This record gives sequence, C-alpha cells and structure tokens, in this order.
Amino acid sequence: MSNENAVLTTPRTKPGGLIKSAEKLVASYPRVPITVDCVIFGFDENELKVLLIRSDLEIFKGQWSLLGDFAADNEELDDAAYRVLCERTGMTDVYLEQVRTFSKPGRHPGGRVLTVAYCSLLNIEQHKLGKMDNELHWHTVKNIKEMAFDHKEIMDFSYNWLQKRIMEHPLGFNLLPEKFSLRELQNLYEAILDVKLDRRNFRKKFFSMDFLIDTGEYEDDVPHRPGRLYQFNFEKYEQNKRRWTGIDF
Amino acid sequence: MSNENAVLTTPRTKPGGLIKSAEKLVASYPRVPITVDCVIFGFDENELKVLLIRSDLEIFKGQWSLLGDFAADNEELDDAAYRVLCERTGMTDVYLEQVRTFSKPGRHPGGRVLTVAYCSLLNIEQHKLGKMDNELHWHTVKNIKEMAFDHKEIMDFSYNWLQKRIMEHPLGFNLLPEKFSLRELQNLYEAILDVKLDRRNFRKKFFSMDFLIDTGEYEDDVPHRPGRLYQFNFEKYEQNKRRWTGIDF
DNA sequence: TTATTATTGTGTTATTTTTACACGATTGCT
DNA sequence: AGCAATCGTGTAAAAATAACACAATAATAA
Repeated sequence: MSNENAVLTTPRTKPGGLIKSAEKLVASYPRVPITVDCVIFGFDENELKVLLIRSDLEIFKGQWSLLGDFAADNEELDDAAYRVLCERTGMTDVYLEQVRTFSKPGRHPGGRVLTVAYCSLLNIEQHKLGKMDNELHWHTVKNIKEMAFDHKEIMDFSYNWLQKRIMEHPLGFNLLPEKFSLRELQNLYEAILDVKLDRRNFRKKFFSMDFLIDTGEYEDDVPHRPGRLYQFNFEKYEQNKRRWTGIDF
Repeated sequence: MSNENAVLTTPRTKPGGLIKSAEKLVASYPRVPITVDCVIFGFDENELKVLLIRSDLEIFKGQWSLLGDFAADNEELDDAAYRVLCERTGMTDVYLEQVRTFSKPGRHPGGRVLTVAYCSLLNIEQHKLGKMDNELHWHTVKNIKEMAFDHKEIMDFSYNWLQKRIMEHPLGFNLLPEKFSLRELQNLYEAILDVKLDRRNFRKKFFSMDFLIDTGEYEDDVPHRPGRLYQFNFEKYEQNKRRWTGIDF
C-alpha cells in the first residue's frame, strides 16, 4: 500500500518560491467567529453541580446553556474564558483548564461558530448568586437532560474529562472549602466518579500520599462526632508528583 | 470572601428580552482565521519521528513546520485535519485525534491566527515520500531544537500528550505494521516513554491483557532468531476495556 | 442525665500486582 | 563448527489493593 498515486491537491507555493508577506497570506484565510464556553463545576449537598444560564436566544427559549462569550479581538482564549468566569461568578483565582474545541457545522443556529470549551472548578460556597442573577442557576449534573446549542455534548465531554483528570491530578480540592474533612473529600470523589469507596482504604490512600496537612481543627456544624479538618499541600505535591504510572489499558 | 461587589460588566440582553435573530448575533462577533496543524508521528529505527515540511514563509526560511492548512468555509476541524493528512501522506484510515487549541496573540507573524493541533499516528513504512516531496522530511522528535511559528511548543505539548495517552489507550499499534514482534512493541514503548523496560515483565503484561493475537508467523528479515508476530485485537479491546483505575497522583 | 443516633478513627489479613532477575533454545552469519 | 544476537520462559520477594469490624465521640432527644 504505497502512495505512488498520491497527489498534493493544494500546492501552496510555486516550487522554490517563498512567501514574502505573512500578512497577505493570513488575509486570504477564511475567518470564523470564535466563542469560549465555560463548564463551571461546583459541589453541593454531595452532588456535582454545573452553573448554567438561561439562553437569551428566542430559538432556545426556556433552555439552559453554558456561560460563554465571543473571543474579543486579539484576546487569548484562556483570557477570554477567565474573563467570562470572573464576570459571571465575581470570583478570581479560579481553576480553569482548556478541554476541547467543538466545530461541528450547524452547532449554532446563527451560522458557523467555533467554540473552545473550558472546565472550571470552584467552591460553590464562595459563589453567592448575585440578586440580579436570576438567570443563573446551579444544576445537578446527572439530572441535566437537554441544553441549548450542542452544550449537552460539551457538558458530557467535560464531565468525562473531569472523571479522568481527577484520578491523576488533584483538581478536586478546588471544589471544597480550604479546610475540609476526609468525609467531604470522599463524598466528592464518590459523586464525581459515581462509585462507592471503602472509607478506610480511601483514608489510607490519601494519608499515604502525604499531601494532606492536619489543621488540628474540627468540623463544628455537624450533628454528630466532628471530623478533623485538612488542607491540601499544593507546594509539596508540585515537588513530589508521580512521574511514571505503568501501561494499563 | 463573598462577591457582594461583583458586577456583570457585559450584560448582553436587555432584561427580559430575547434575541430573535441568531444570525444577527453571530454577525456581530469578531472573526478569526483558523488553521489546523497535524503532528504526524511515525516510528523508525527505534526512534519516534515526526513529519515536517520546510516553511514556505520567507520569515521562517530554513525552518521546519508542522503540516497544516486553514479551515475551509464550514469545514469541521476534524475533517480539515484529515484532509491535510491525506493530502500530505497519501494515506487514509489514519489515527487522528484533536489535542489542543493554541491562541497566543503573536503566534503567527501575519496576524492573529488560531490553530487547533491534531495528533496522528501512522506506519512510516506505508508512507513512501513522493518524489516531488523533497520539502517533507521525517525528523527524530528528540533532536528537534527549533521550529517555525510556535510549532515547537505544539510539538512538545503533543509529545507529552502522546506519552500519557499511550499508557491508557492502545494507540501505539498504529505506528507499527499490522503484524509485529513483541520486541518491536517494546522498542516503541521505550522510545516514546523514554524509559528502559524489563523484557519479561513487558511480555507478561501484554499477554495478561489478552489483546494480542498470535499469528503463528515469525519475523523473517532479522539477523538472529526470529520472534513471533502478533496482531492487536481491537474488537476485543473495545468490549473489555478497563473502566476504573484508582486515584493516583 | 441518660440513652440513642450518626459518624469518626483505626489495623490486619488475604489477594493481586509489580518488580527483579538468568539461562537454555534458536537462527543467521562467518 | 562456532559465534553473535535475540527469543522465550518462571519464580520469588516486595508493594499495592481490597475486604472487613468495633470502640470512641459529639449532638440530639427523651
């Protein structure tokens, strides 16, 4: 199976010639509207939540959509996503990571629009919904049935991404208060991964990693014996994180 | 730390009003040129290679760049990447996956251009360079020092992505001929992961997964005792792939 | 104050997985 | 015939994971 018959269907330069003006080249490219969409996760009442806004398009009336905006002129997409996040949640210092670009033609009723999806994890307690934000609402991820645009697909992809990511990177702590009990941490993992975990083994696992700082403090708002509160030691993690995990598929 | 003072800086609709025309909305968005860039990996002489082309921009004279093209009107990006791949390699049925979008302002000398990076893995034997393709060349990944645009950054990111991905998904087989010896497979993993592996444990590992089909055939072009040839059982893999791998970071 | 309820905190054993390690068999080459 | 290179194989020690139960503590209700 060789490629004897292969043909370059778009030779882009005359043989030997070099393109002098990069500007002219770029000017000849088609242009596309770009948006960013943030999948903002929170954790409350032992459920994984996502922050959605009521769609402002007539065609999607009554449906919910991710928080997004178009990318401004010359704006890096990471910055655009962060901007959306700050504008909508009033929070800064929030975890944010690019997940994937979605480009299916027809994904936007107004014509071709590319969107770059970002995942964000924040502590839902710190995000008091503004009084004026009655268009914003935290939804339980597993209950969401339909959304505007292709946002359900983006959500599903992002949730999947989160499940994988949380097993190999300590993202989850961003969903909890700075100080948390091990029960809260376990609830978080169980909710995201949708599994039941053995409590003793879970504790053993996290203690043996040795990235938890014992604050010496205890929960004080629970109707039973309070648990110890811990913090995650991000600095230590950065210095000691695993390098090689075996082949396994 | 509440957000009492948070302000929505870009209220996008008049309160209560719904946008009737999605087209008009989209028409108001800034537009950006989009390209796709393919990081095409191959494996030869026990080294991981990448297919590069001499840059056709005067400003990058003598430098190498990834294979890319702009996204045509209304073209899905996956299709655009696949198109680039087919045009440049003359091959079809090639493994291709989106990796990341790069948007740093200034990444292209001709002005703002977004690019979506794709990784592709193919069997280098099947890609005989066309006679006219003296602008194309397979480079050893670890020897590459600089590239045109931000392509070195894209390469590094993609190589990193590959190292992680190959440990949890059977991509690697796309780099080998359909039938391969275990030595070849091990060389591949060693080259990509840049580690030395124990031969007996490596074999045990792969046999215990039970996704290799023994063809009953043997190598016939080696100057020593020939090894058995195997194929990867993709169907069986798809049915049996792992679900849960423990928390580990 | 006492009993009840809910959850915390803790250790051991069995099982599985991973690692480390060496030698006789086979083929091509000279 | 002998050399060089690699193939193919098994076992034992070490590490990681999984399964499993009970006493201690605090809040609440009687």
